Amino acid sequence: MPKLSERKKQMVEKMMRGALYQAASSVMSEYGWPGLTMDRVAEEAGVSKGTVYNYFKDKKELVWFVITNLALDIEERLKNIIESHQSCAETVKEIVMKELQGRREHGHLATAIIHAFHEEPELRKRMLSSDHPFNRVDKMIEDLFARGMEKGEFRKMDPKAMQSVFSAILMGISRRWAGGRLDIGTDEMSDFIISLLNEGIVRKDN
Amino acid sequence: MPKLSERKKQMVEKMMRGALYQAASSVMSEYGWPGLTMDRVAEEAGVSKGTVYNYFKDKKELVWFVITNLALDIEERLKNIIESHQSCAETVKEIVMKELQGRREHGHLATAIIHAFHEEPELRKRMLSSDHPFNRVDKMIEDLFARGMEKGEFRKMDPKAMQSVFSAILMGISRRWAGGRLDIGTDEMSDFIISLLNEGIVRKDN
Amino acid sequence: MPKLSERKKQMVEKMMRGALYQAASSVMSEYGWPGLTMDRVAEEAGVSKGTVYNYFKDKKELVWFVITNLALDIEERLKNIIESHQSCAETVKEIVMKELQGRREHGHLATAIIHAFHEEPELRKRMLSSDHPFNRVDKMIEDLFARGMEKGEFRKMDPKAMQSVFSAILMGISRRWAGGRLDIGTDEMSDFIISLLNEGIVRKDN
Amino acid sequence: MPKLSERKKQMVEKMMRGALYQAASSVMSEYGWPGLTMDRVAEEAGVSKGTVYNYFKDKKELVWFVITNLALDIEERLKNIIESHQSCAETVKEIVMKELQGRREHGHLATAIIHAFHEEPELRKRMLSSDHPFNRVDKMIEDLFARGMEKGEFRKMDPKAMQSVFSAILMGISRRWAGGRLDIGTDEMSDFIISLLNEGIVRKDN
DNA sequence: TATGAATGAGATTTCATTCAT
DNA sequence: GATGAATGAAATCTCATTCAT
Repeated sequence: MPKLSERKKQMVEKMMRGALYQAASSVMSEYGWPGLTMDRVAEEAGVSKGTVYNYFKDKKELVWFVITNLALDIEERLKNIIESHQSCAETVKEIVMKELQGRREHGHLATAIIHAFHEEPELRKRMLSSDHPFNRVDKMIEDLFARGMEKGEFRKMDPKAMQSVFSAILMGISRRWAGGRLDIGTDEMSDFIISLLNEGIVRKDN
Repeated sequence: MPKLSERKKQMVEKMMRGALYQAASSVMSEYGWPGLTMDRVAEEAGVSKGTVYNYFKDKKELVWFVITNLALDIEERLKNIIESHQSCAETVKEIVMKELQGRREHGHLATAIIHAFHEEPELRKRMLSSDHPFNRVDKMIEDLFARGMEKGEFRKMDPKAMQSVFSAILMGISRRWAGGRLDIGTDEMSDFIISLLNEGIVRKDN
Repeated sequence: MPKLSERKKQMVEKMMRGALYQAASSVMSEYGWPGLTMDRVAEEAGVSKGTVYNYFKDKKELVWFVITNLALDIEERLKNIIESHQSCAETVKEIVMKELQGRREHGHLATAIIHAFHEEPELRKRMLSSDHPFNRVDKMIEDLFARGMEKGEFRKMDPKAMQSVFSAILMGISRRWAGGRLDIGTDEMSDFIISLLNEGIVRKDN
Repeated sequence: MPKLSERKKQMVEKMMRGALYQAASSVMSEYGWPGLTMDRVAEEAGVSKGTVYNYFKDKKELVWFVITNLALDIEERLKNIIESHQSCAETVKEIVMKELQGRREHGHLATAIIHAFHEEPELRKRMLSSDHPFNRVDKMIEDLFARGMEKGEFRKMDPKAMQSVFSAILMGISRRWAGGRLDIGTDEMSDFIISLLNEGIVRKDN
């Protein structure tokens, strides 16, 4: 029965790629993007360098997998937040709080990924394909704003522009924390961003 | 008259450093931060590798010079804008328009510099010193918001937080353009950001 | 049985380091200390440059290994000589003969090592640690003289001073041979040194 | 009258070479042999690098000049000592004291020169030519021992062998001092060497 | 003749990738 | 499939030497 062994093989493969994802993330967090060497990943994962190459054709493949997985994590978190709220305004509020919190904790990782992305033209090109998780994350946020407008919670505007600005804020603040250039607390910053968005994008009835 | 030759020498030195700055910027724009090799800079500038080392002690020095010069350019632009307006709100408006425009043109460079900054601990340390042009730029924006509050143009808030968010927006949008992930025009984006800020931070009298 | 493969690996490692030691010695003999480049060592050993770095972290490590091995060789020879004699005077005699012979054959190497030692502050520091083979060699000779004094074979003197002079003679003569500046035979030179140690140079009238 | 300007030119040349000798010695003392760069010599001498090349064809020429001059200094010192004594034994005694003293003070310089000499095969070859000051120094010492034998002050032996050993001792002890491996004082060491030469090390019972 | 900017060969070191076992 | 030793391209930096001014 070849199917069983086939399934088993696939499972092993999946687990191995997962383990290597963990290892690569960990190395990136600790050493940053330029410190992400195949040796370190292999050692962190407890396998040999050759093994890494058995599961990933080259370094780019590995990095791509890491980026994608990270985006999937974010996508998952977002989905949960979105599904558990009725009000779009409330949803945005919670995204700000949770994401700022989460990214502050993994600041270096996010930064490292940005580096990777900007560094490798090939990665950049692949990222532009519309069904990448990163793009889906962007789309989810865009849709959230669009929905808010339809429901009358937000005033009319270009949802794509709004999403870009929103993401820029989250990313920029995270990076400032990671770089030690900002000593405002997470809560204060959340409150501030939310108040900015509220009084800026919420329609005022009177 | 030794002064003449002395001045001449200094001019030559200045021109050479300027040329190397141009070359390094150009290489960074094209190849990104990790593609910034001394060989490429030398070739782009049309001199030999050794010559680069005659003007910059090592790679860090060169990168530092590039970063600083870029920041000086920005500082200069900002100062001009600030000095030519009475209203803080108007000033902010023009900063958004001009900076988005300017950074859009040098998008890759800005991104590359961010990488350099996050990558080299030594650069990071030097950058945190408060009188670096980059910090002065931040300070100028922070002061602008503070002044706006005093004058009653803006509502009360933490000017430091506001500056962080403002800079994050400009930087993030520039990066999206540079990465080809945003196809909204400069004018539209300016307008959107300004409207967001206006209705968000401007005090409403009634 | 993992031990087998482990042992095999260690053997391979040992052999490779041995081969690189041979190669480095050979290069040093031919080109002197500053001619000891990693490229030459790799080529002489018939491996690639990268391989050398797989076995020695950097050049200093390699040089250190070479120095230490040479010193171990000398230590071994000395120990054998010392153990096989009763009389200290006889021991000294044989050391002179054997060492002059041995060093004459590896003259350039010894010289090159002296250079390495004087040139690299780090090597110097490590060498001053008291349990390095080179220091043990010095100590063995010092002890030999001290023992000779206790037994009444030698007259009283500072054994450390005596060892320094003794080593200086052996080293200096080797260097002269290596430099082609001395055309006296090994046997004659041995005899002369021994007679000098025995009687001094001043004629005693009686 | 071309002769005058000719003489003047030669004087300038001589002074310049002398100044460069001083500069090179000074640099060698401070930085050791591998630190002897043309830049440092030029700066120490207060002239430009190009000027150094106007007086010395290349680095080897400069080093050769330095070595030769140093040997001339030693030759001068030796000649003075030899001429001012009747007894050969006394002369040897004073040479030991003076040379140990002098070399201890310029220990690093002597060491550096040894490096230079062993490093450059060409220098080595030129040094073997019999009328080099270094060889004349050796010859003077050899003659001193030969004369001592004729006069009956020293017992019969090969004067060349004796000179080799004598020089080896002086050089070896200097090097040990320079390397920080010997903490016996100059006077004690002089006394010890002289007593060794006088009587040897073996105890004579009678 | 003096200068010193420019040169480029050459040294050390890193690390992605291959391949024999 | 796993291993990890071997590889060599590529990067940074030094410094003897040349040559236009």
